[in-house]
Amino acid sequence: MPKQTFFNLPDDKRERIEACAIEEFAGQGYKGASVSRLVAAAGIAKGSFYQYFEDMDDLYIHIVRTKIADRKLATYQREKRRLEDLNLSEFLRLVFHQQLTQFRQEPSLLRIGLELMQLTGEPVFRRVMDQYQAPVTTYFLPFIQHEVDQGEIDPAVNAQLLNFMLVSLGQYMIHLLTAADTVNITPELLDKIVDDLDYILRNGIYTDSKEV
Amino acid sequence: MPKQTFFNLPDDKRERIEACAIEEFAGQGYKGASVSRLVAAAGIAKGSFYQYFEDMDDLYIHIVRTKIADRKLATYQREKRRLEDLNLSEFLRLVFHQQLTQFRQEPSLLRIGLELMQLTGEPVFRRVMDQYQAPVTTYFLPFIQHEVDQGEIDPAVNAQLLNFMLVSLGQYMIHLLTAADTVNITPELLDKIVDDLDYILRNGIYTDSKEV
DNA sequence: CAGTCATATGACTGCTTGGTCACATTGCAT
DNA sequence: ATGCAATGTGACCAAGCAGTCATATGACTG
Repeated sequence: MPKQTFFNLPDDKRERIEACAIEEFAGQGYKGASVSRLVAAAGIAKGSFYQYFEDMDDLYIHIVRTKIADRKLATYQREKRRLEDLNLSEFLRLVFHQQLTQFRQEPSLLRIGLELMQLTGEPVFRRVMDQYQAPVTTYFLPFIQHEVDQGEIDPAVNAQLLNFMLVSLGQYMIHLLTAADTVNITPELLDKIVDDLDYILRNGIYTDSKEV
Repeated sequence: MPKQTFFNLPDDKRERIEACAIEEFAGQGYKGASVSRLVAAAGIAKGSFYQYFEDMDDLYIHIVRTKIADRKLATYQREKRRLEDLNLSEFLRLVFHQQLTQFRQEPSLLRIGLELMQLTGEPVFRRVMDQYQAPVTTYFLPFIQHEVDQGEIDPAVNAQLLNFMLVSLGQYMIHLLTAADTVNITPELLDKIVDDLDYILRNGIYTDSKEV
C-alpha cells in the first residue's frame, strides 16, 4: 500500500505520478521499470518517491489494483446482474466491444494487464491477483450455466471448457490488439467476428439445432 | 549470429553454455537476463562470453532460433504432410499431446517461447520471428481447409476464426501449463479435454451433423 | 626449440540502478 | 512571529550491470 503521504497529495500531482507510472510499466514492463526514470518523467525527487511508496512493487500493485483489477471486478459484478437480459451471444458481443473500446482508450493499461497474466511465476503476481483471478478465469461461466439451466445450451457441453475457449479467445484478441503491426480492428470487423463465432457455437452448443 | 569461436567449442562446453542460457532466460526473462550471472553459472569468464557472442541479444536469438523456432518449423513441415492421414480432431489431439510432452521435457523452453509472444513491441521480436510467425498463427489452417475441400467441414464456417480459436486455446493452455499452481495435467485429462472440444466442434462445424 | 595463433581470463571502466539521509521548504497553529 | 510537523530534495552510497583489454595459456607448426 502506498503511504498516507501519497494520498494526501493534490489530485493533479497524484494523478500525474500514476499516469507516468502507467507509461513506465507499459513501456518498460514490470521488470524493466525504473524508479530513476519514473521520477525524472514525473518531475519529482527520488526522495519523494520513497515518501510515497515502499518500493516499485508497492506502486505496481497500487496501479494494477486500482486501475485494472478493481475496475474489472466492478464491471464483472455489474454484468453478472444482466444474466436475465443477455444471452451468451449478446454477452460475447458486449465483452469484445468493451475490450476494443478499452484498448482504444487505455492501451497502456491493457498492456500492463496482459503482461501481468505472464507473471504467474513472480511473487508479485499472487499479491495482486488474490481476489481477481477467479472472476477472470470464469468470466463466462455464469452465463453458460444460466443458459444450460434455461435449456438453451446442451447440458452435455463441457461448460468449463467452453468458458476456457472464450476466455482464451479474449486473451489472444487483446494480445493481437497490443501487437504493434496488427491490422486496424474496427467495431464492424469485430461484429463480423462475433457473428462467425456465433455461427460455430450455435450449431454446436445449442440444443435447438439438434432438434431440427 | 554467435561468432565462429562459439561453434568451434567442444560440444559439452557449448551445450553447457546453451543450457545455462536457457535457464537464465526462462528464469529471469528476456529483459532480466544478465551476462554476469550467466557466465558465473556456466563457469566461463566474462571475456569469453564476448568472444562467443556480440551481446546478450545475440545469444537470445541463437537460443530461440535453434531451440524453438527451427524445431517448431520442422515439426510443422512434417505434420503438414499428414493432411491425408489425420482429420482435424486427430490433429488437435496430436498437437495438444505434443505440447504437454514438450512441456514435461523442456518447461524452460516453453517459458521462453511463451514470453517471446509477449515481446511483440521489442526490436528483438522481429529479428527472431520473421520466418516463424506465419506458421504459428496459421497452424491449423491447412487442416481446416483440407477438410472443407473434403466436404467434412461446413464451408460457411470462418476458417480463419476457427484457426484463431484453436491457436488461442493452445496458447492459453501452454499459459496454464507454465503457471506454477496449475493442477497436474495428465494425458488422460488432456484426452478428455480434446473429446469435449470435439463434441463442441463436431456439432457445430461438421456438415454431417446438419444432415441428420 | 622458437614462433604463431586461437582461445581463456578477470580486473577494470564507466554507467545505471535502488535506496538513504541530512537538510531545505512549506503550511498551518498558536 | 514562532514553532512544529509534514513534505520536498538531490547528493550520495553500495551494488550490479555491460562491455573492454592487456595478459596468459596451450596447442600446433616448422
